[in-house]
Amino acid sequence: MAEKKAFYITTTIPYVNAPPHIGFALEIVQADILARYHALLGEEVFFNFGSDEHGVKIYRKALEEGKTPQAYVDEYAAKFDALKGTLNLSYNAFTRTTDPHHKAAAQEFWKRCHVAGDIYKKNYQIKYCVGCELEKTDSELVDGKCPLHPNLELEVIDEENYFFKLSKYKQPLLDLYAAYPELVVPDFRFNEIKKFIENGPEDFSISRLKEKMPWGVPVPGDDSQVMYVWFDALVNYISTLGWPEDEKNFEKFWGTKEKPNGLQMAGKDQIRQQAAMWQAMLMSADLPQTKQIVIHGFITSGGHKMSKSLGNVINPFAIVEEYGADALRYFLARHVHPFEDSDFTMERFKEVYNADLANGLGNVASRILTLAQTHLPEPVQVELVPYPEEFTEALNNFEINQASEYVWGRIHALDKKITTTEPFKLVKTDAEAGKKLIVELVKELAAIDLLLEPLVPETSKKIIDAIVANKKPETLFPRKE
RNA sequence: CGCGGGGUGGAGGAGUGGUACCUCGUCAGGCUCAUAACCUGAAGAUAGCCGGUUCGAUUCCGGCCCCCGCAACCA
Repeated sequence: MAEKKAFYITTTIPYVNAPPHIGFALEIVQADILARYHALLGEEVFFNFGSDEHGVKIYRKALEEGKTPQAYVDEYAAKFDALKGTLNLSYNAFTRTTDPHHKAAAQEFWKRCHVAGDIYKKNYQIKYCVGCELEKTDSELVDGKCPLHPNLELEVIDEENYFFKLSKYKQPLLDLYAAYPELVVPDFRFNEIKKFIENGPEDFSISRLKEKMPWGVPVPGDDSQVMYVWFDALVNYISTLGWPEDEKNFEKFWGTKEKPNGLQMAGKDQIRQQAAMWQAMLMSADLPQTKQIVIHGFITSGGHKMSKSLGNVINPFAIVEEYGADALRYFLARHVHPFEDSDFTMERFKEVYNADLANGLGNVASRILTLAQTHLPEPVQVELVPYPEEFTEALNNFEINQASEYVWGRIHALDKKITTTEPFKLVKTDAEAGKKLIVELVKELAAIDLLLEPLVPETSKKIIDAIVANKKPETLFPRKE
């Protein structure tokens, strides 16, 4: 028997200094839909999620709240892992960067980059605004001062840090981009990173002085430094597979140099880290590249980026509480563009919920199963039908909205079929023909249900259970006024 | 000339080198199996503006105007 095809997918791992918001939900739901889809195709799926738990911001926040950093990240990691239940996710690994195995993997990764000659120490100057208690880059400054505290002089702090030779990888990265024209999806994001690299990337700092900021993975061979959070966090994509010890699992899912197999989902603010830094790091450590990086857009609310100060932050937990996980999953799948920014308002959400879920899917299931329960003596034998090309093609291109649109097109067609063929009349005049027609309708509902499974797994299960029991289900999506 | 995204009927959104699609809303019919639901039809868009390529542009190219990200929280 041929071995199952291995499918690896990972999201970026969220930084745990704030509760999960709708943006995380988007990325993880997209990933979950793809993971479930590939599992249904019969592939062996490894789906990674996790939490990024080191760094100065977390360190300070923990101290502010009077907690140890570990207690602080434990609390937040649990909140993110709770998304699994809330959104009905199928990930099989939750990688915490404070996990001992992950830390050891990050250190091994560091050593390999070091052996490759890509890590060096140099003096690093940072400008520090005491008013903000933050480092400031030149691009943030206005007239050489912090725009928020123009009356304060910036402090210049000299620190010796380790650097990664990203500059060395300019040509190798450009070669990589040329060799793998589908490395980054969509194209316009790929162009963005190509241009960035063509302009000559600079080496970046990958460590911090421990004395100043102890909350990080210790740098191998130097007690005075800890890794900069980015370096350690990126390694999670492979530490989750048991790298470096479990070579077999690693190769199976992350692939080989000849045939990379890792699929990464990331937001548009992550292009540099994922498509440049991480790829260069993999080259340096002599490991296979990522096969593909899918960059999604942001969710805006009322036309603006969500922010606490604007008060337009959408809380995914509250939505699930009121409408259920599938309702949110559906919205994110169908009404959020897979690559571009999309707007999310509660008004819009409710409108879509009523139109597509209550009046659409929920109602049509109700219509058909009522007919079946009333007129058919026994459950319809449903058969598995292969996924139609229109659906698979969309999902293979990560166009989850198109795939969903296709499914809802079938739902509308089914409503139409009931109205035009009038089975409810036919059973009265010709019982046999009427029953035959109802069986047909149930079969089409079952076929649609199969397509619904990756998108709205809970609803899909309710419908198939109802078909098997030949019983009208409880109201799937009650109308909301 | 810092980088990138966008401007599609009243509203919100897809899509595309060749009759412009969907949802909501409006108007008029139909149906009764269904979650005051569903089906049909109608009104409503000179596709931001101006040029170019083309037999043909909403779609490709150039210019202009406007909106939104690119500091923090943060995908």
